[in-house]
Amino acid sequence: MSDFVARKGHAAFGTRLRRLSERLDRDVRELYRAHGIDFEPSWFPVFAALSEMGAMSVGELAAHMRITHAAVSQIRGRLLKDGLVRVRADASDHRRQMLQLTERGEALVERLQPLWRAIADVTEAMNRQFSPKLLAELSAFEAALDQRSLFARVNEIASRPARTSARKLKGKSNGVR
Amino acid sequence: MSDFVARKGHAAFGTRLRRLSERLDRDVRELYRAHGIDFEPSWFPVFAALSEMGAMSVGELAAHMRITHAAVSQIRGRLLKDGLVRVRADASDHRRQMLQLTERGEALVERLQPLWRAIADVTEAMNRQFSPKLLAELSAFEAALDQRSLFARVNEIASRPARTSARKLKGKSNGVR
DNA sequence: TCATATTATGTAAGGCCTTACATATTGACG
DNA sequence: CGTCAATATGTAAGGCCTTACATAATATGA
Repeated sequence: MSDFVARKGHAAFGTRLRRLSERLDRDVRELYRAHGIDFEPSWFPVFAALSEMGAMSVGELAAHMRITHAAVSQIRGRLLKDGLVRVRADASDHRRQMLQLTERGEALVERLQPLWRAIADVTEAMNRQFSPKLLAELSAFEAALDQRSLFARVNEIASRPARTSARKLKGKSNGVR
Repeated sequence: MSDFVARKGHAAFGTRLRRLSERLDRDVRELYRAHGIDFEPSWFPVFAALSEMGAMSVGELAAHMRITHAAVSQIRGRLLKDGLVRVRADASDHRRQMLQLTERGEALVERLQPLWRAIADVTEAMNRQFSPKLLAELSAFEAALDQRSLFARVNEIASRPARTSARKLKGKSNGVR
């Protein structure tokens, strides 16, 4: 059975990226489980950021990770429930709460460290051997989208132009996210 | 605000891929909307396959797309509800139903064709200019994982070996998916 | 200092998948 | 030919995000 998505090439580029990212997430989750560690792949950037950069608000985490505050807020809820992070009131702004790892959270980081290192080492070795430019080109592609979104680029050449307000188009063409 | 995930490099490779795939899906969904077409990004491979290769069962679609039958089954439910595909009994195997595009489904493909072409053209142009090896290296990376999974590779070097049954490890190391 | 815009967050709903489980057929073979 | 493993699918639950909406607190400016 040939790989239809791969055969579609550039037309299914996004589908392709999603498929690989989910495959990696799956194996990483399986690694945590195999090592008896209760941890989800999506928590990694949160733990790494809090561990390396100290206490931070939901919004700051979202900005560092380049995902929405909603996603971070959901992870926060789960980590609070599990007692892995704790909130500290921000005296200067009562809308925010600084998140920081608890003792248990810090201990978990220590336990995860070797596994994270192993995953990074394997990924680096694989990329070096099979796809030496992948990571750099991923950055280049993202940077290009920062300059001009896919939406804007496609609309420029699509036969039937979008019927969207100028305001919306403008935001789409160079939003900073 | 620097990009923490990008800075993490190989350690956050999967997160990086997911982020880009969702960004692309988002813009593509927005393009459909802007062109007044009620269509979801995940339907693309299904429509393309049924349109190019004719009627197919849920399992066959899943195999071609390299995702689980569960995912295809969910898309099927939605497309049936929307009257975009129809089922035809498979006389030789009553467990299966062949899926095929309805008139409306075919008409939708015709309407989508130019947009799909534009998206593919833009993606190809961007890749040519900013990331000429990306697609090929993505294939190479996937092929490497087919030979030996990330799970197996990491377990080989991880300090505390996984406490998993041999049967499971074997499946993980070279499952064909 | 008060009304208003902006900012920080939480949360519901839904898109995109997966795993796990349940059911209905088929197919293999003793 | 009846029993049992294998196969094809549907579906619930849940992980990973997003958009849209609601609320509370802060910043702004007349």
